[in-house]
Amino acid sequence: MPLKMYNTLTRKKEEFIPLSPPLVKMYVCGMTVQDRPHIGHMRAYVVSDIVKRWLTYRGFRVKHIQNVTDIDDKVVEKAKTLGRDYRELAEENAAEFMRCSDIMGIERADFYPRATQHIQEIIELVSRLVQKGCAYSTDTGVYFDISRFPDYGKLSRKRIDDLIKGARVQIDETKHSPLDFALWKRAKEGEPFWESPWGRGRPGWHIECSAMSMKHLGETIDIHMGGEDLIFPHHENEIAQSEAATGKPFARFWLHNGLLRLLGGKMSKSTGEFIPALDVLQRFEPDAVRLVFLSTHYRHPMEYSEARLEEGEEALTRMWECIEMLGEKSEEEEKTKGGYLSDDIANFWKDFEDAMDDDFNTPKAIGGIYSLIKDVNLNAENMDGSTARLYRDTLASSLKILGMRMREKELGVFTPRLLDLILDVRQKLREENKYDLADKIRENLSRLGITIKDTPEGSVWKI
RNA sequence: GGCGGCGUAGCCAAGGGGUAAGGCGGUGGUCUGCAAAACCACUAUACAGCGGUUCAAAUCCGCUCGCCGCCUCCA
Repeated sequence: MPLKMYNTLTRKKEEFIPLSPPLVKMYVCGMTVQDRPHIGHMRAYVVSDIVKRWLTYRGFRVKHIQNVTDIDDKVVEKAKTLGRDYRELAEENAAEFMRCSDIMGIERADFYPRATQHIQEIIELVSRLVQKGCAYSTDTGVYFDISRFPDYGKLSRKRIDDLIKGARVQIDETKHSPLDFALWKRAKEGEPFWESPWGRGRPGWHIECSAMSMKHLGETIDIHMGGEDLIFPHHENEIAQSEAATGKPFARFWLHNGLLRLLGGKMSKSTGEFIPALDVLQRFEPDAVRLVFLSTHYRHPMEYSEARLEEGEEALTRMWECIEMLGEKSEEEEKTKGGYLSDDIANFWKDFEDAMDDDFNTPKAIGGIYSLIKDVNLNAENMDGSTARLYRDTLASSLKILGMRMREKELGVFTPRLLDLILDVRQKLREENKYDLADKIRENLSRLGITIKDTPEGSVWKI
């Protein structure tokens, strides 16, 4: 089964073949850092992480560039409101983003270009558009002339007439069409600026992505990703300005993730209704957050729910415990020639790969993992060591492909011998029917992160 | 108003012409001093509603209702 992905440009699932295999050039629309990263951003970047990991699994070599838009209207505005230097604000939020991204186990991009470090490239691109007659300069800035790009609207499937009719944009009198968008904005008093052929100013919102994508990946790339709220106008405008400048396709596959909703509405920086990613990641196991994200198809909208995050933690624990159980079993001596179930594993991989190849169907792939766990538990009794090892490796690598890690056990102040000692004493208490004390010990250890399980074979501790 | 998407059990969620994956919860059970965990079994005659096409529809078509996104900054 070929690898297929849904391309917003064609509104179809298409077989993915990069321009120059095995290289895949992937540009992920990063954050505009006027505010803290919220949990919705994390969903987007977990999605891009999955795409990258799967492509890598399939033998491609992914060159991944993710921008940081550290200068634009919003950054300037926010810095002004806070009375802070915009650079300081931008770097602070960018740093928090990187921190969250690392906590989520999102693989780092090859490079995170910043708009402020590509002013020269941006100016060159704008000049190119002006020279080609696709852009014009006015008192307020330089604008892209959409009438010079007949394909305008091809990504968002919008008709120019409809856009003009429904326009809620305040009209800048100097623009030829209300839909023309800024490539370069003249600086007002007190605003940050760079020198340019059109006077002191700063880049418009969309141009930095075109300039940085072209600089780091070339004029035509394989995959361009982002949230579905970016389809219009951001990505539409990127296409217009890039293709008008180069005459070549800007990106071959456009992938967009569904948004994370809060109370039925969109989570966004503009409404102020958002949950900072760091808060969530400090309260919930990051891999559980990832598991919950991956339990809904990436193109579907998803409701933020703490109940689901809790469920996710439990589900993840169950996966971990199954793998740990298999790990212990695989150490055992081979006493029986228990069922060697390689067919099961082969079928599991086939289903897993088919699901992932079909537009990254992670919910289906995860469903397969749960089924395999059920199978394992059903057959655990009469499984020999090598079979257990096979299942363990299968489960562990499937989780790894999805970007989830194994549980790290931290004993903290305890040592195994100390815990054994405590359990010994507690066992004495139990034998003397001093259950209140024994229960107290169990309860207190639980608060310290040590779980005691009283099984027929005796008590065991777990972290 | 224009364009697009979605509506599957109490909840979450795959599937998307051939007879409903999976998870959570719930119920019953195994185990247990109790508990927790884990495990086992059961848990949708049915896919928003109404029509149509078909031997066959949750899946295709039409209409209706509801929700959401974009059209303004946003992952």
